[in-house]
Amino acid sequence: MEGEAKNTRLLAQPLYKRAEVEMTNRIATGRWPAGYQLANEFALADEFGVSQGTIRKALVAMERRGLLMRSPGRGTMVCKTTQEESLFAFFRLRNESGEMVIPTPAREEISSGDPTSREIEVLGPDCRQVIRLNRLRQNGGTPFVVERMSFDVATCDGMVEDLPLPGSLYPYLHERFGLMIMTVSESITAAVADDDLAAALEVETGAPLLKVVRVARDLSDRKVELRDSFYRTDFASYQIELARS
Amino acid sequence: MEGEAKNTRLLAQPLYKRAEVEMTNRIATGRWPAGYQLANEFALADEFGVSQGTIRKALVAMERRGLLMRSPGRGTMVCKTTQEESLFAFFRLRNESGEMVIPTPAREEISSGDPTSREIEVLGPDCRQVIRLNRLRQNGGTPFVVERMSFDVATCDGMVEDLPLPGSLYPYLHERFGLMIMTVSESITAAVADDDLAAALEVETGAPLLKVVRVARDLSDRKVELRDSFYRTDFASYQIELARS
DNA sequence: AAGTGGTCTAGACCACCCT
DNA sequence: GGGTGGTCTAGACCACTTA
Repeated sequence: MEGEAKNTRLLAQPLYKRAEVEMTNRIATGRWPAGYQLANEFALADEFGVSQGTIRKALVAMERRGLLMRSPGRGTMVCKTTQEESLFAFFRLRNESGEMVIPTPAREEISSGDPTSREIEVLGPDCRQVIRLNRLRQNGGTPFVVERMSFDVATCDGMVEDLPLPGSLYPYLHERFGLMIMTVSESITAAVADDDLAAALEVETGAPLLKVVRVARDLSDRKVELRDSFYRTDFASYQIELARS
Repeated sequence: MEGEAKNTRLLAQPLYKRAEVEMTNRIATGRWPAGYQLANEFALADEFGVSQGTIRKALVAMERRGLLMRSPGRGTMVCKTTQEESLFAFFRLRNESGEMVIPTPAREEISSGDPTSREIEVLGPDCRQVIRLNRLRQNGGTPFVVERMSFDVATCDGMVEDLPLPGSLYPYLHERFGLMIMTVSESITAAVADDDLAAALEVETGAPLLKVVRVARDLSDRKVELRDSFYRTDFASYQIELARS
């Protein structure tokens, strides 16, 4: 810790940040799979050559990010993202009582092709070919949302052969391609149903729909998914909590 | 710190939490106004009878909540919520480039009356009378959003005489009534413009609008505002970032 | 030059969980 | 009873800001 730390401390991230990045990578790469029980704070501190207080600062930050679960007596574990939790991690639609609306997959089509200029803008100029996934989901037998997703074929080559894809896509992306979705940006507008959407969602042409454009980013903040979703909002709404600042 | 702490520690909040609550109150009551320079960590620790590390934990948490600004050499200050910042703290509408859309007030009407059952449901059963504020805001001369707000007259008695109200309502609520809005819950659906909305927003009847129902809560988590907003989304959209978990 | 917060360490006691 | 994280303390060095 002596000279080495002093030299690098000026140039690089603080020690707790470096520990956080390294431990995050171990989760992302599967070396620490979901449910994995971490060594205790002193052992980790020893491994990283820092003190227990420093490693704790990294662990607490990762707990706040939702990557770890900590509790006295039991220790620290990697969050087990069940299928359900993961499906709904970014799913903001709730009914009037605030209960989650469960969308079950109904139809899906997958194809690949040349990227549009919009897809290149999001997925990056290196994108040579895209995979497009179209899905219809329903709730209790009623069509609910049409989703149109685009991925760079370079990041998830082989997806077209994996049909039918699982209902929750993000755990699949993680296990199959090592893509761990960490943040999504959503842009919400009001739209009217065109003939295609009206037919799929079983509403009248011109009916109001919620249009949600999503850009999803992975652990290294690379944009990996572009998704347009069209929701009926006659029995559910997009709900969000905003805190000051 | 000796016996006293040992006795209370089992019954009450941790010391850093109690310090955080007390300091938050000082900000809410105006004893520590915006821009106020706090004493340094050792002085605060002394005042609260805890160590510097404990007071720091409270300060860092408050910084994360957006109440304080800290920087080495300069010290810790209460965030100065400028008119602009505060107006936009919960304002999620952005144009295609991600730039804030500035809504300027155009028309406003205020009235009071008996609460509806919906208003009672949100503002609480003790609500005897409500103040209703209707506003039209525009962007660059184009009507942009209709806002219909309800408050319990008990929490902001006298608002009806304060016309014209300032463009950013939340700093006004803080200074005038000590109401500090900390969190808002928003529920977003697609709607179509009825004749009234169409006339106000200068769109055709039946045009798609974003309907945002907001419930705003103060520092003590009391629901103090119910607001229905109807946005045109032809030149802006509701944008939000979601992080994992 | 003096003072601040940012980082890091070391060590203590506690409540909680498991066996 | 042994081990874990939660809390709290005390003290150190650093970079940064301000004067």
